[in-house]
Amino acid sequence: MKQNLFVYNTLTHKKEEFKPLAPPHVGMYVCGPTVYSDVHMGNCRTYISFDLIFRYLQHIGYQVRYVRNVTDAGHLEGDTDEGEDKISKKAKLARLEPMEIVQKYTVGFREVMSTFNTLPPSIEPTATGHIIEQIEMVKVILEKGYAYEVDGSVYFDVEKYNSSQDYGVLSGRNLDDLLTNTRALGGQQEKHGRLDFALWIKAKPEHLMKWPSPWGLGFPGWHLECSAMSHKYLGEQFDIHGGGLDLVPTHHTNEIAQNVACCGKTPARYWIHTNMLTVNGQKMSKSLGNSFLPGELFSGDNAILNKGYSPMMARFFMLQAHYRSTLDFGNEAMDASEKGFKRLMNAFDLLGGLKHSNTTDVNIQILTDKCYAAMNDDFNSPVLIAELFEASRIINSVHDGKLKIDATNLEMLKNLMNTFVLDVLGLKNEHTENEALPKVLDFIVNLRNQAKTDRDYATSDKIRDGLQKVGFQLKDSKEGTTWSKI
RNA sequence: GGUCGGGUGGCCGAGUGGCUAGGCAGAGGUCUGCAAAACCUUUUACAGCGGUUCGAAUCCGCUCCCGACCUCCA
Repeated sequence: MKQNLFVYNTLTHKKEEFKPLAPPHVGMYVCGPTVYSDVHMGNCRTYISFDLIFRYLQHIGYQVRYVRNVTDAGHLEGDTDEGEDKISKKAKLARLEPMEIVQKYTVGFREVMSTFNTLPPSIEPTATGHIIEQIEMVKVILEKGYAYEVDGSVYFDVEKYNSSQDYGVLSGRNLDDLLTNTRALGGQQEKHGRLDFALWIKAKPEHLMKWPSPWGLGFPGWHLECSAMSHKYLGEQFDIHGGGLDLVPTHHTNEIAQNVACCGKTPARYWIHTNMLTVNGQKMSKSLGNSFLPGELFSGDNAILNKGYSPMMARFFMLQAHYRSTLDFGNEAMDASEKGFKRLMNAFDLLGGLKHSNTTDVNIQILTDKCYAAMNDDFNSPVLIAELFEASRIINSVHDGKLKIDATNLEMLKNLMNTFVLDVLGLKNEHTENEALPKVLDFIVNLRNQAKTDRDYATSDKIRDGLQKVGFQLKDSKEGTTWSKI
């Protein structure tokens, strides 16, 4: 299936038609988590956004190699030679092996992502598993003259690079502005230029994570792993590189510089950046203390939250905003979204029981075209969801006997809902883990219907109220009684 | 301070020159033993001030406010 997909490219600051280098193959690299602590909901938003992109690319027929790294080597806390490896620091405090911490949070991350129904990437390479590749890349950059060694550390020479390349191409900033506005930090005496960044860092004796290299014992710089691993698994140039918007000015800017210095090519042709999740208008971040964890969202066990919300509901909430817009978290907004989500999924449940007519009042082809148009316009999931609410309205009306649909259109409607709700948006119904439950409920509903037929409303209301209390809502209609989980 | 991005109805959130976004909430109605759900109808907008245009939420200018980045950050 071929679609004319347009994506917003940070590199060119405009929407462009997506044309892969080697169709039907697509290479996509997304900067993954640093596994020294739990991911919060803001982090999750990014990976859910890229899951939507991954799913849609696959749906329209691309074979995607989706690479998302796991940063387990730790990053410096500051751009100084006094910085400390975050993972090592925590390990020493907790008297744990660094890889023990890495394991704990990697497993936790994957569990959370699975709970949100994100598909696993094709490859999840780790930084510690690619030290050799990183060292090789440092060697090449040194050979090409874009780096220099000082006492066991290797730095990237930004000003030299900028003399022949545009260092600020991604962020839109020029070097003079950057030089003017960069604060003078302590401990930078080793660097030739204040914008220079480390490719390889000499390890102090107390460092736990360190590896031998041509420059002595040390560990890779902050940005190198992504350059080395995208290069290894996707080639010198690939289609999509993504990450959070906050990675643009430093991490991705430096990544491009490293790859260009090494290979002479801008690594990715399309740079996709997802916007931040905010709380009361401010970016969610650990340091501001306004972040909460997925588990806290599910349980409601956080001062910010009035109640808990299910994983699918949270996913739906996020997809109701476009990935390039900030999304403000609020209990009121979540409640509104939750009701909408239930409405959508209830309509989805009714789909299987719909009966077709010989005539049709609806044209599902037009609606289908609108859904594709929404997604083709830079993965516009909120507009897609608006169209799916139109589909829900049709489903409910057909169910109520207020609209007619013929067999062809009913088939298209089923296909539309399955495709976009399940495959593309990655939503799923959360009720009925137990297969026997629907049968039991149907049995009880039949008992109640008998009571209703007998005009024994005391009993029928008792059954309805009782089920309401344990979380199931009954809905009477001409077609019969249906139930849904509250 | 510098750079960039925003300010849409009660809340969230689409929309870049003319055509109802959508969800939730509110109002009225249909249906129903009652209720819920569903369906139908419907109120409240484009920060402010100018300008361009036959026509602007949408383009331009100024003002005010907010945020992001500049330091690890999805």
